[in-house]
Amino acid sequence: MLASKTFIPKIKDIPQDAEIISHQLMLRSGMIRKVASGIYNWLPLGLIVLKKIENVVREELNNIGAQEIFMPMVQPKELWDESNRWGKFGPELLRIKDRHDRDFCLGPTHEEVITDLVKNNINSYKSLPLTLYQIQTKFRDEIRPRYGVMRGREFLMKDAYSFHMNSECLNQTYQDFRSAYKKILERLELEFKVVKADSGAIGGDKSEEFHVLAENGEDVLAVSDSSEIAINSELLLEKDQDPSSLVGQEFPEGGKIQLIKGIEVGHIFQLGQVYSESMKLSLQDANSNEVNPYMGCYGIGISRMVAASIEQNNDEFGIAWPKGLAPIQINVIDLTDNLDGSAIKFYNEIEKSDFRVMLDDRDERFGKKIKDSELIGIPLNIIIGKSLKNDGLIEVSPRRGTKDLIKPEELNGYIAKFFQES
RNA sequence: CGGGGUAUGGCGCAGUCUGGUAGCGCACUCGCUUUGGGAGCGAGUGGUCGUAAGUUCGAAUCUUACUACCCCGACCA
Repeated sequence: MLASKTFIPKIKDIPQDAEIISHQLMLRSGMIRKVASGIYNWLPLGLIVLKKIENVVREELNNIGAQEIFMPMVQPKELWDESNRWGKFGPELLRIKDRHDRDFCLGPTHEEVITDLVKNNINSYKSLPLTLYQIQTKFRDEIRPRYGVMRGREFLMKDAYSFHMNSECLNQTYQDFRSAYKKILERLELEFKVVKADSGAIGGDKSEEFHVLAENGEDVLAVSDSSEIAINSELLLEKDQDPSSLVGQEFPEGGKIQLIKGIEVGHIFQLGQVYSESMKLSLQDANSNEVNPYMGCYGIGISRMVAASIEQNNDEFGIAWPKGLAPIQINVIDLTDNLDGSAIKFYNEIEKSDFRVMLDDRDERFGKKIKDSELIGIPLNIIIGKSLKNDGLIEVSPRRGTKDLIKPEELNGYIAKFFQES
């Protein structure tokens, strides 16, 4: 990609509307633009990151045998009547009418649609267990959208649903998801905690949340030095009790309670038979007994994860992406006015690799080019300028780390090594 | 929904108290000079001051209503 042609509108001043660092940086680096409260355009840079996360999630879910589908965003009221949630859901369920005055809603989640899908198309227990997922835009008319895409009304979510003939089988798949989620978060280089949680409005028995640790997190987690597991402080608190009152108390699994803040990016539930019962999904088992299948549901906030990653990876200069997640990995900064075509030559050479590379061919000075690069968080800058002209050397300048001068023929080796180290 | 705040060119702001017909920085366009850490000089483009009504000879400024957006709380990936 050429910097002069790519749509990356940057903002120098801190946008007045943005409170937290990830929101500010996503606006400033040209990743997103607001359309309405909690509703955003994703521009090229933001979209690349979104897609990268999406693909990591997709790979790990495919690895545990989940199959990808795509369900509609607009859902008919009838399905929500079956599960009795049309009345239960509050105003965050955005209701709309079609031209025939029939009721629909914008899907905030898809238990109804998928249960209906499975009910109509699975006829035998021999087809279970079955796990389906989608990566799709959700709409929840949040009481108060905030922090940019961290809590948008429209957001990208991976939601998966599993169906089983018994709770043991459900538990097995639940554990598969649990480890898949850990792998996903590790691959995305996020520092996180698995957290015991309240299963909330979606309903069901057992649930755990995955929290990315960040100062600006909206959730307060109780942790202990002697346990891997954290607990959402909500679970430990009486009504109107302040979380800080928990500090120093006994942690349920030993040790003393400490508090940290987290951003909930994933949630896995064992729903049990709630939806299969209400929506009358049933199959005969091997003994000809009618059984309402056990269900699990598993969400990951893809768009929220973009913001969460930035919360963990930024400094005074801008975003400092992990090498794998950076929308642009290598930036070739041309300071030669392209007099000899050398920058384009290096750029073309790198472009043959799997790394996403940009050539900053704009008619700008070094200062602006490097500041922009630092703002959008490109891990590696390759500077073609006076060192090449004078000494035949090119400068490699990592976003974090020390600069170096290398010979042109060493470049490919340097890049390979640079991106191997984590 | 309760509490707090904001709305003036693309962005950040001043002007509002004390009414007199809109300004600054950045960005953008053109020219010349610059050229390794957000360049300098000069010349320009761009705003019916969130919307509507009212007061007044005259409203960005005063009054009323409305709308949008942000922050704190309850909801959630």
